[in-house]
Amino acid sequence: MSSITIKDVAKKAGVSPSTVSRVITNHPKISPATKRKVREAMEELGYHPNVMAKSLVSKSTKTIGLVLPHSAEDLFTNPFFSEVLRGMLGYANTKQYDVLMSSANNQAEEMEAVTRMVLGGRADGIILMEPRKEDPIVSKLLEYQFPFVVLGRTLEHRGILSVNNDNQKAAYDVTNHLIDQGHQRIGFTSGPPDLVVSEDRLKGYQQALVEAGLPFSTNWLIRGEFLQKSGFHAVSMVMNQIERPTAFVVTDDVVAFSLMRELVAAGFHIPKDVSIVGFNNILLSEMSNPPITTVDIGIYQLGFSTMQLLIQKIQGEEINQTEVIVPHRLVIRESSMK
Amino acid sequence: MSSITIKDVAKKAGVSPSTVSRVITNHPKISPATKRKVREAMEELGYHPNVMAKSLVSKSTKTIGLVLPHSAEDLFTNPFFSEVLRGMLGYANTKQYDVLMSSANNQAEEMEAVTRMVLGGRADGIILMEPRKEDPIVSKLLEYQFPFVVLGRTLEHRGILSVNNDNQKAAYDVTNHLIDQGHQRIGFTSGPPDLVVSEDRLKGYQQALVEAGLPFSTNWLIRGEFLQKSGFHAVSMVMNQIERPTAFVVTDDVVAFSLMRELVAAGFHIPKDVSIVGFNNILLSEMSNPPITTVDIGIYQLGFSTMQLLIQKIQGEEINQTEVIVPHRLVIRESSMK
DNA sequence: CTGAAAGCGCTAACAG
DNA sequence: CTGTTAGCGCTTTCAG
Repeated sequence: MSSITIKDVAKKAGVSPSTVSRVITNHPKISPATKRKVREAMEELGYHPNVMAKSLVSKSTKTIGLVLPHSAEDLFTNPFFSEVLRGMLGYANTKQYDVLMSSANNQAEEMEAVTRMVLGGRADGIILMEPRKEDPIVSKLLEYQFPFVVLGRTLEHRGILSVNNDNQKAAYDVTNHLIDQGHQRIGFTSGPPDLVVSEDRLKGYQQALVEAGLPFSTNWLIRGEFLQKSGFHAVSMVMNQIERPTAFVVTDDVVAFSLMRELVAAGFHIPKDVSIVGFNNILLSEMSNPPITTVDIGIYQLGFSTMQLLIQKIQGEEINQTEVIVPHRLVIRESSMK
Repeated sequence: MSSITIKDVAKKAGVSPSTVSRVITNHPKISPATKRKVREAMEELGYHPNVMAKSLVSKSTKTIGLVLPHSAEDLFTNPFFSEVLRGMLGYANTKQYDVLMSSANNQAEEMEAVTRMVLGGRADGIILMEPRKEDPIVSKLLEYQFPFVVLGRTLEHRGILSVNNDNQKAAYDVTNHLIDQGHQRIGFTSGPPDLVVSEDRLKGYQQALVEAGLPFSTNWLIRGEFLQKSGFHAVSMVMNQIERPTAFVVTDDVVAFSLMRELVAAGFHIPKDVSIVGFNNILLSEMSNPPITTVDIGIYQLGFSTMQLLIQKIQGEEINQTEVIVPHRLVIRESSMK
């Protein structure tokens, strides 16, 4: 790995190392003549600055750390992740930032990874995905006063930078869509209970029911994990009731798809017997049969905005909005149209 | 960002900086007593080594660069990517390596990203995904003698490290499965033409036909991109022939899913009228209706092995196999069972 | 406008 | 076993 340093260039160009450095950093007061000379020397020698050395002195790495939740397996199987990552990289690329990912197997490793990035000076800022309700990493980052943005929402800390959907409103909207279709008994399939997003969506759903004067029953709740594990069981428990739901709000398209399958297997027709609405608008929801009504939460935009907010923060730009809300949009398809 | 350096620790522990360094690197000849003292000092001060400084002198970054093809959009929409990434991170994590991703919008940026990682000393090794048939990046990396592993296969260079499936055999196997089912006219839906994998699978498919004495016709070929863009048109062109295929080998589950949809929309029943087999065994293929017969190519394993091979190479371990082949496995489902 | 010198935080001989 | 010294490659005062 060629180790052409700034010194080599200096020698070749007949100037001092500091002058070469000035050329690199585009220092204003440098004569065009030497600038050219140095540039030529760099070109000929195939010089490339050593990023580590530069970072060491400048304290800036041009790198964003991405902290994946330690139970990342779920995350990865969901197309949500790819798409949000694509959004992040999309923006980072425009600002010449790279993204450093480190995975962990448990909470301790996760914390260690963060510490390495922060105290180790490996990243200029950090993106936290899907923080838990009371995430120790958030506290730590605040303590260190390290730039970070949360993708999602945390509860306790006010004023931290975050990018999110209005999940409560989104759930409210989609539930109202079902109500508009004449449904009176609407079930709900939840996501992981320790995530704030799950709670927000549940609230929105309940709010819509309350406002419409419709009943809410825990008998119509299906826990997402339960459905994934033992679909048949989960579905039959809910659907064998006399007062069973005629529609479901499902907090994730992948889960909605599973639920639909189970319902069909149990002899229900979608949407004639049961309507389904999901969240995320992934490819699957569009391609499934019937196509699934869903809330498009702007996944790419979510990633893009998160990166943007973080880089703005790092570069000391003024931030007029600590909490960015990416708009959602109802995508109505067959699964909810009787 | 607390800047507790090795010096601070040294002072606190009443030793010299080098001794602290020795404790960190677990130098053998160090007395248990001072070791303990230093450890305590580190603990109390909350010391964490500066990764940049360490890298600068040790020439090792504990980072693997992941170069995404500049047309990464396709890649990201395919669950393949997440899963392979998960495999990579899975192994990297066990060896305390992080993964640095940089995206690019065009070939020039792509090359620049690589250069930055290599000459800039940002990574110890590089993983190349889906290299083109004659990828200039491969040449460059070879020129620099920089450790890298190709996920997939390149044509020209012999002896470079790579992890791959036996795609030809896989296509051969799955085609034979269709032949065993009695199909005489078997169509093929291809992937991006400039990827080696596409070519390999086409070859395997043709080989199976030839060996079985079955006809091969370009009239039964559908180009994947074409299908994605104008599905109806693509399908009707092939299916309006009198001698139309009764089965299709499709080089990707996502595409297989689309094809199936189009066929159904055109009035064909799967698998009664037309059988479908795909590649990758993603969630979609299992959940679709009917479930799609597919080749499980061990995506996670692909990512895992790639990372493993690269890290072995970097750490100077002996490599007994420059070309790792991850086994594939036929997963037979309804879409190919009349 | 440019050079010399100091130092970022760490490791690695070389002496003790 | 441990301290001293000299850099890794770069930026950045401080003098010219």
